[in-house]
Amino acid sequence: MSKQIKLKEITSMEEDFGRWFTDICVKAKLIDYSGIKGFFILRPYGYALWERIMGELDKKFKETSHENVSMPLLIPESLLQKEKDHVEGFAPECAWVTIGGSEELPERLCIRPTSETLFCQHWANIVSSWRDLPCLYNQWCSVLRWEKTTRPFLRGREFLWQEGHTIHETGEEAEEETIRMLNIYADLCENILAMPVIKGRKTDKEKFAGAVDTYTIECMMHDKKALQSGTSHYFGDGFSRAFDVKFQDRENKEAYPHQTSWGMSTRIIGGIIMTHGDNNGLILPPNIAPHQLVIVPIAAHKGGVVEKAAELEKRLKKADIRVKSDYSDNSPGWKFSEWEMMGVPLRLEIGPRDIEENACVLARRDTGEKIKLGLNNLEEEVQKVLADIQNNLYNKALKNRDENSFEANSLEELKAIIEENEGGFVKTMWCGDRECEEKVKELTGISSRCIPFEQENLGESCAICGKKAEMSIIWGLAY
RNA sequence: CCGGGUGUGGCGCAGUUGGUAGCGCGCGUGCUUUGGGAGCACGAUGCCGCAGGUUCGAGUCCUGCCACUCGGACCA
Repeated sequence: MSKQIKLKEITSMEEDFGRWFTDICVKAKLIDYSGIKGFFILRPYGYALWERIMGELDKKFKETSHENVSMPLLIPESLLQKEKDHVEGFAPECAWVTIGGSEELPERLCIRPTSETLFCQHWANIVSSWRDLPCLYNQWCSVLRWEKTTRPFLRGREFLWQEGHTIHETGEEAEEETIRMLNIYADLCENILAMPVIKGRKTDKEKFAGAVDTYTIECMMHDKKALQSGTSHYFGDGFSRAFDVKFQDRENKEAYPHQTSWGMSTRIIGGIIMTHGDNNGLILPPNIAPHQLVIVPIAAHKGGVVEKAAELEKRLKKADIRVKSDYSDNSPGWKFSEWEMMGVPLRLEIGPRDIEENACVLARRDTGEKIKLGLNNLEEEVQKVLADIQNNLYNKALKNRDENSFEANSLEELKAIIEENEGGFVKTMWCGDRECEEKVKELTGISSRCIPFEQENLGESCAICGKKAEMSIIWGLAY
């Protein structure tokens, strides 16, 4: 039908991807800047998005028997230092509280960058028997990491997340838990956020400080860079030993529980933006959109329009569609652009002409297509279109990933592909040596994303050193 | 942390050799409009990022700092 106007307020992603991203964050009213570097304000629309993600995850956590708790904000330095790798990993980006009231504190307190240490300390107090296990805990909170470079959603000094922490009788049980939670993240990404994921294990170089194994889901963004969208860690009994968490097992012997932790943060919102957004703004998959459909009344002053709009709103809400009506006195064109910028999947226009025909106009955010629609089966039709948008967004993202996924048999080839394509995923065989990984990083600037669960045999030798290959691995530029 | 860019009404910007802070949009009120960012009229809004310094006088010159932004390094 009519042409889409170009919104000058948003820098095009071809011109400058970074600016395009921050423009959307601001123009879609997701965030505002606070006065302190790296601290962002989540505005109602941004928070609504996070609330929906929380709702989806929290439901799944509870279905799998997890309980929510709340841990302190502050960690005494001595507690943080009990696990060597962990403190080395986090110390460089800790912020410290040194004064309480007007008194200098006897020991400085770290503002939590993550809460493994607090959970361990607590468990040491309350766990004594195998009957106390497993402990399946989660907390929704914010954490603080003093990052040097900050960007909305992708890297804040303070960010909202959930951190799950569990302890189990056996390593097998803990490993199962680690994978179970990774799968919950993957399901959220694929089914709700329409983001295809690659599941895999991090290399020793890339894994979490103090973990035995770190598992990850990796998504590809519009600019062909990878975003680690959720992680799940298996700790073995290392933390338990360091923090003296012990229990008496079924044979009446002293044992150390095996531990996991897993997290997903508001960073995933950055992922949604960079997976689905376009040059007119945000595009939200219907399954996560705070408003799935916005009703824009046309010539609302004319008789019957407001009443009709209200009637349709009521009908659609009854059918469990999340509807927003815009009765503001902005012009229709202004509203169209505004809600497009905000990424609402569907717009319903209703005006005097439609009322005469017992119809309305539906406009899709993903394709720009306008559909004239009779009102009789409105609810069903809207459901159908929403489902189609959800599918379309997933398929588009998958296509982008497939078109930018490659295989390489040598370091030169790997480098050439990444340079020529300006990003993407490249799969190679790998011997498993850290040296090879570091060599790739040094020579090409790219890092390993993961050792995918879905292993492939692309040859017998490591693409970097030529020695015998042990596994396939995926490389890429990362956020 | 290194390098580039930017800070002036809410937003985008202009501001000459230093001499009374301006424009557009938005905002408020009223009327007319309404199917892709509507029109007219009247009106309100400024620690010129912050702190020092030079000067009779600083948005403008000097020093330091802060924030935003892009790229790089670093990063679980």
